[in-house]
Amino acid sequence: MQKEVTIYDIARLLQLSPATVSRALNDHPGISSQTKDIIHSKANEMGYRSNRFASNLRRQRTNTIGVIVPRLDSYFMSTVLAGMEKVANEANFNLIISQSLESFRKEIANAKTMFDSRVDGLLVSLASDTENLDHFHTFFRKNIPMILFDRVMPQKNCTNIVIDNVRAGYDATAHLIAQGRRRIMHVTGNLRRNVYADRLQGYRQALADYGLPTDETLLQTTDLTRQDGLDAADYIAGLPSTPDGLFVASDFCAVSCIGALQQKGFAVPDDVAVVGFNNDPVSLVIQPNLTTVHYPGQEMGEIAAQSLINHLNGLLRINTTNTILLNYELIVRESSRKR
Amino acid sequence: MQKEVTIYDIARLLQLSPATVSRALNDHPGISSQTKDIIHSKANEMGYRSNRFASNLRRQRTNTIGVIVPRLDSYFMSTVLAGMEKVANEANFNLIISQSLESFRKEIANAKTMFDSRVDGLLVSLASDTENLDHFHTFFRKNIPMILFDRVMPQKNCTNIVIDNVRAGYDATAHLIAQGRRRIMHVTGNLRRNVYADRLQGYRQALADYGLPTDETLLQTTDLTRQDGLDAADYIAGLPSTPDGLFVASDFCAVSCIGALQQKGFAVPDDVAVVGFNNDPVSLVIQPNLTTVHYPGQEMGEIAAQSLINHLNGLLRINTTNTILLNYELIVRESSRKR
DNA sequence: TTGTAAGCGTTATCAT
DNA sequence: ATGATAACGCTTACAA
Repeated sequence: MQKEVTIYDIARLLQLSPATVSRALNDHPGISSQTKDIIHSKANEMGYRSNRFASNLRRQRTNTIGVIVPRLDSYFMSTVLAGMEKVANEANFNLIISQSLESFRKEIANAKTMFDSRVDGLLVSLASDTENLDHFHTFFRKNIPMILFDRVMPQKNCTNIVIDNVRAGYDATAHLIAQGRRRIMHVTGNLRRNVYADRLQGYRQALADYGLPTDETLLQTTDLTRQDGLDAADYIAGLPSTPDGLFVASDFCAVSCIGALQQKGFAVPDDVAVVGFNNDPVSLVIQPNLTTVHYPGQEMGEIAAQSLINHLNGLLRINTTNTILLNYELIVRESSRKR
Repeated sequence: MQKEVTIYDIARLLQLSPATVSRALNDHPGISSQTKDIIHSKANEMGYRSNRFASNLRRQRTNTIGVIVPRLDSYFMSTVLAGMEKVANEANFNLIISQSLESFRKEIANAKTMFDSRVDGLLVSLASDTENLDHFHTFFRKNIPMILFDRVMPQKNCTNIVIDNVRAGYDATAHLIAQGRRRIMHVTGNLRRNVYADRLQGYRQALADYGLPTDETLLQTTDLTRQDGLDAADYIAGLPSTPDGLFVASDFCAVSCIGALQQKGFAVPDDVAVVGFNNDPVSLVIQPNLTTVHYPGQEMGEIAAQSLINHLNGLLRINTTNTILLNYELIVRESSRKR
C-alpha cells in the first residue's frame, strides 16, 4: 500500500495551509477562485482522493444511506435501486444495500447492521411478515431519518412513497368488469402489507360500485409464489361455478396461474380474464400477454433517495411532507381483452 | 444527535486506560479474561458501538468490499448477493453493491466510485460489452485484491470463480442429441464474455463428437433479451429446414422464444426441443417447463466473499489459487424430453 | 482571504 | 497485564 496524497502534501507544495486546501476542495465561499483553481489542478495532478473516514470522523456524518428491501431479484426493485444509486452518486452518498428475503427476523438483523454502520438515513421497503417498526426505534431515538417506499407502514415523522394501490386495485377490477366479467376472483398477498390490503380494498370497492356481490370464496390470501399460482388454478378448477375474471396482486404468480389454467383446459381470456400487477417482464412471456399495472421504479428510487438527501442537507424537512404518491398505469394486454 | 459512548467513557467509569478497553474489545491476547469480561459487559450496558471511521482511519483499512454486477434483477444474482452478504456480515465487512446495467461505461464509473470509497477488495461480474480490465488498473497498482465471478476474464493475480461452461454447453447439446435431435440451433450472447463463448465451444464440441455437421446459419449471437427470443423464433420460422433442437444461453430468452414458436404453430418439444440456461424461476412458468442448467448462486457468492476476506486477512493468497470451479447440474424437464 | 490549532475515536508503539 | 501518547487526515472555530 503506497502512501496516499493528503491535503498536507498539497498544502506543502503550494505553500498554503491545509485549511485553505480543505476549504478549496469543499468549494468554500471564502476562498478566491484563483487559489481554488490552483489547488484543484494540483490535487488532480497528484491523484489526490479525499479520505472519507477522516472526514466522516470529523464531521460526525457518514454520507452513507442504508437500503433494506425484501428481495433484489425483481425487475421493479432493480430499477428502484438504479434510481437510488444515480441520485446517491451525484450527491456523493454511498449506498449499503441488503435484502430481508421477506423475513421479519432478517429485517431486524439488517436494521442492526445498518445501525452499527452508522448510516445517515434509511430507505426501507418492508418484508411481507414484518409486524411493526420496533426494530427501527434506535434510529428514531437518534433522529436518523427513514423513508419507507412501496411496502410502507404509517409512522410519525416518516415519509411514505407509494402509488395509490386502492385506486390501482379498483382500476384493475373495474377494467375486468368493463370487459363484461361478473364473478371476479382476487389472489392477494400478506394483508399486513399496505400494497395488498389496499389493492384488496380497491377490488371490493369496485365490486360494490358496480353492484356485484362479494363472494368470500373468491378471495385467496397467499404468498404470491409460483406454487400459489398453481394452487389458485387448482382451486378455481374445483369451484362449482368458475370465476370469469381473475385479479392477481403479482405478475409472477398470475403468470404461473395462467399456465396451470391453460393446462386444465381453461381459455384465457375467454373463460377467465386475468390481470396481474407490477409490469414484470414475465408478463410478456406468457401467451396471451398479461394485463398489468405498471409503476415507475426508477422514479420511485430517485425520489426516495433525493428526499432523504435533501432532508439530511437540511433542505426539506420530510416530517412535513408525509406521503408522496406516484402515478401508475393500467396496461391492457390480451389476457383480459374482450373479443 | 445525542452523544455516542466512546472507549474513553468506558475507561473512565472502569478506572482503566482507553488502550486497555480498546484491546479488550478487540479480543487482544494480552488482556486478562477477567478485565475483558468486565469491559464487555460495561460496553453492552452503556450501549457502546465502535466508531468504524476512527478505526478505519487509524488502521488504514475500510472493512468494505465493493461488488459490481451487470444487473440485480435476476434470481441468480440475488442468491449470489445473499451469499456474499451472509459471509460479509459474519466477518464484519460491509458491502457496497452497484450495477453496471450491462454497460462498459457504467462499469468504469462504478469502478471509480469504488476506488474513491477505498474498498479493501472487489467482487466483479463483467458487463456484456466490457472490453478489458483497464479500469481496474488503479486497484491492481495499489494491490487491492479483486475476484471475478461468473462473467470473468483471465487476469494475473486475480481469482476467477465459475462453472465449467464448456462442459455445461456440451452437456446441454449432448442431451438434445440423446433425444434424437440432429439439427440443433444455438442462440448465444456477447461472445466477449466467457460464459457465452465457452458454452458455444461446448456446443460445437458436442456436435463434432457426435458426428453432426456444423451449420453456421444455426448460430445466432444476440443480447439474449426477450426481443431476441422473439426474433429467434421468426428466424427459425423463416429457415428452409427447421431445426429440431434449440439451445439458448439464457432462460428468459429461451422462454420468450418458446412462446413465439408456439404462436407460430411449432410444438415444443415435438418439433423443436429446447434447453435454456440458469434455472431462472421463469423456466417453470412456461408450458412445457424448460430444461435448463442450474448452478448454485448462493454458494458462488459465499465462496467469492470468503476467498476475498481470507486474502485480506492474510489467510490465503488468492494469486496462487487461480480458478475455482463450481458444480452445475442439467435439469431435464418437458421442453426437451423425448416422447 | 488565509492561517493556526484543536479535536473527532481509534489503535499501535513504547514504556512500565 | 496495563498505561501514556502519538498519529491517522480532515474540518472548523478563532485569529490575523
